[in-house]
Amino acid sequence: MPLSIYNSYSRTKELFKPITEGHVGMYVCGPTVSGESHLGHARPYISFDVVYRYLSHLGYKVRYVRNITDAGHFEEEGREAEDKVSKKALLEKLEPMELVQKYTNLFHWAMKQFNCIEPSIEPTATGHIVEQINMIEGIIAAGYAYEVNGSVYFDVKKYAASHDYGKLSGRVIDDLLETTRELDGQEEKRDRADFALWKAAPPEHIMRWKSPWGEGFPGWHIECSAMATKYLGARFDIHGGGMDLQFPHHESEIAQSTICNHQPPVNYWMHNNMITINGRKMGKSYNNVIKLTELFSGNHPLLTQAYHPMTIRFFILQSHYRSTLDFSNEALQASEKALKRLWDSYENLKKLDLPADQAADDQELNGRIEKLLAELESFMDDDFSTPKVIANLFDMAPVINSIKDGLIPANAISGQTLANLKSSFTLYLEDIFGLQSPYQSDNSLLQGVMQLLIDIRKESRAKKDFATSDKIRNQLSALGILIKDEKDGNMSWSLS
RNA sequence: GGUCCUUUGGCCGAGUGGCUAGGCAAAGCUCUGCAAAAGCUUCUACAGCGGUUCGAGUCCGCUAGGGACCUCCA
Repeated sequence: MPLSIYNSYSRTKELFKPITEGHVGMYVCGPTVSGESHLGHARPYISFDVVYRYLSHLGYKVRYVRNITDAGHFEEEGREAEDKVSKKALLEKLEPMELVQKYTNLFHWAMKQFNCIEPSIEPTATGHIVEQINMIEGIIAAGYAYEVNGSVYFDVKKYAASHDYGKLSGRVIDDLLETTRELDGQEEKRDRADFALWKAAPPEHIMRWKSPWGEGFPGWHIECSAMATKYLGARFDIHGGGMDLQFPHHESEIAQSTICNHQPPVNYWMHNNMITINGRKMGKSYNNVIKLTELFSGNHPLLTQAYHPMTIRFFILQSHYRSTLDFSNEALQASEKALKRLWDSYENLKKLDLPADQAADDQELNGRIEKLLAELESFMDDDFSTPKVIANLFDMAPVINSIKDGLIPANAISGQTLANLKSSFTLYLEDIFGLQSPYQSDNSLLQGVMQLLIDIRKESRAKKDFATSDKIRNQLSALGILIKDEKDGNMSWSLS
């Protein structure tokens, strides 16, 4: 079954066909490392991590490029031009690159917590100043940019005359141009819709580079165009990012790259929707962000507890990437429990065993399982419908648990089906969804201690000394360690 | 103001016009020394109004609520 992807550019699902057979070039807008990442930022990186993993599973060799924006951006016209990064650096009395390094490290740490695979290339904006300058020169040479007082702007009106500016973001160019006339005459830009490719740096600006137009720094949009072109070519397969980047960022990227490279840069535009909180987008300007470090530690007024990175990953995958997802403690707690139940079932599954040539005793059940398994790939092929995959896995969990508890005889399903179950659960949970055990990592010392306590408890129960057995269980429970009595007289434990 | 999206059971959240999404919570039962876990069962919703259709949560229109983008923003 072929993969189809919802293309923001055409606003329809399209069959995915890579430019180069067997290969996929994917660019995803990365973080601006002038501050800590929050929950909202986690969504694209987790969503596209799954896209990356799934494309790889399909056999594609994927080059995944995700940038680090470490140059900061100037504020919009009408206000003093200032570099976000250097401004904060001054306040914190840090070297700009020191600050950038700190938040880059923190970002990488968070990605590791989420078990996101590192991109193939993670280019930085500051490391590609030359490429950006070259690209700007190309745009000027083509006649689509102009220089004013050491700054360079893209001529949107001229571009729009012969190109479809606004198509990606559903913008009407005339509306964009119309607002121009309301502006005061002090603008350097010819038109309000124009955007900066290069900004002259005021004297106090710390980050600055020499350019043909004087000392300055690159505009925001040009870095992605320059780096994507360098590593993925003039035209590549997939460009991803948050919906809020559609305009002006991605729209501008299309314009710049199209002029410079004489063709539209991207075949499939993918945009993830926002994470909301009380129905509102989580964002700095709304003052409602929960940083990832706060989420992991529970240290935030809106949080009633800490959340495991895998809980958050699962929470995000339980909804479709193009839907808004509302944060709440209740929703996250529901995800936490759900993930644990599914993971427990997966652990149970791994312990089941049947001869490979075992025939199925219950054809109906066996057929149902096979059908649920077969659907998994078609769900993913349908624009990465992770919630449906999860729903099917949950449909199989009771069967697995019942076999494990002996409520359903193991040979109800065939050896082949059991093997398929095992490989599918591993494939989807671990390889494609990138999930890991939601329990705290066990260490061997604790393992040994727990085995001792379990042995003692088993002995006391054998002697009907329930006072002792209950004491062990209750005291451990108070410490956050749960002991479960299994049907066969064994005990298992987990950290709550 | 412009453009666009959205409104699903107690909560979260899938839904390609025709059959039970799924999860969490709740209730009952089974299992169990007790508990937890697990299993089984129950809870059948689609903002309102009108229209298209043999048939609509799913298409169209209107009304109401919510939101996003238009400025940095995942």
